[in-house]
Amino acid sequence: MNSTSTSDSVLDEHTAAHVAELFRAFSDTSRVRILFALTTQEMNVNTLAGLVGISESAVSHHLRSLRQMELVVARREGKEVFYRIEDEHIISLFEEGVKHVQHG
Amino acid sequence: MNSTSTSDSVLDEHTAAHVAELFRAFSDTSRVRILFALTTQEMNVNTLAGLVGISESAVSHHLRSLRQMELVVARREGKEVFYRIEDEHIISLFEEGVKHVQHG
DNA sequence: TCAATATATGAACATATATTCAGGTGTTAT
DNA sequence: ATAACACCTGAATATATGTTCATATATTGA
Repeated sequence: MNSTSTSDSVLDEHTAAHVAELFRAFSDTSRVRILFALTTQEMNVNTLAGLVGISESAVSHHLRSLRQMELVVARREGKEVFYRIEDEHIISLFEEGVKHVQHG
Repeated sequence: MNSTSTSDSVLDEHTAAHVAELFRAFSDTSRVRILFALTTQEMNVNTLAGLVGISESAVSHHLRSLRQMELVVARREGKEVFYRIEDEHIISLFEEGVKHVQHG
């Protein structure tokens, strides 16, 4: 018997697709900047647009997909909508990537 | 003075682009399956193609981009070329993503 | 040298994705 | 009710990306 059978090396396509989808959320420059901002504190759309330097519409599109993946949570306060990252595990996963680039 | 100034919330575009690029390497189903296989052991192109279920050409294209990002390292042994992931930090970053999907 | 095997590459194509634009929804104040 | 503000949405477009196909390169054995 081998200590490492080939089946141990295979990740089923369904799981792999979900893993890819998760990382894809972090695979765009604007989204990285949005998420980085949200790791520090809750923010509304207008502030994020200002910080990242893209239109509120573009930010809103990104936040929608992040919401659909349940990576961010929205909270309305009057006219404004504040977004935050709820899952600490997601925050640390994301921050690991940032750290690796900032070297490491 | 505020304990959290807005500039703390901004990741410069250049760094963000690199972070995005890193995560983009993990953002495709086939690449996820290739990388998962390589986290368990060194493998050649033909074996990877068999495990992942795509052509050797497609695998080779993926490996090229992973090589260019220095996420995998190639080692030739006769006709075959074996690939592996050298950076333990990359392995753990990737595995964190897999774990998150497999829940948690 | 020639054939066989393993991998790499470039071009082409089809699909996915980010952004913009125009307009729509929801909330507050007058 | 209306205006102003904050955000959302769908369509359109431009660009990026994954795979295939044909062909090229590299290594080995006959």
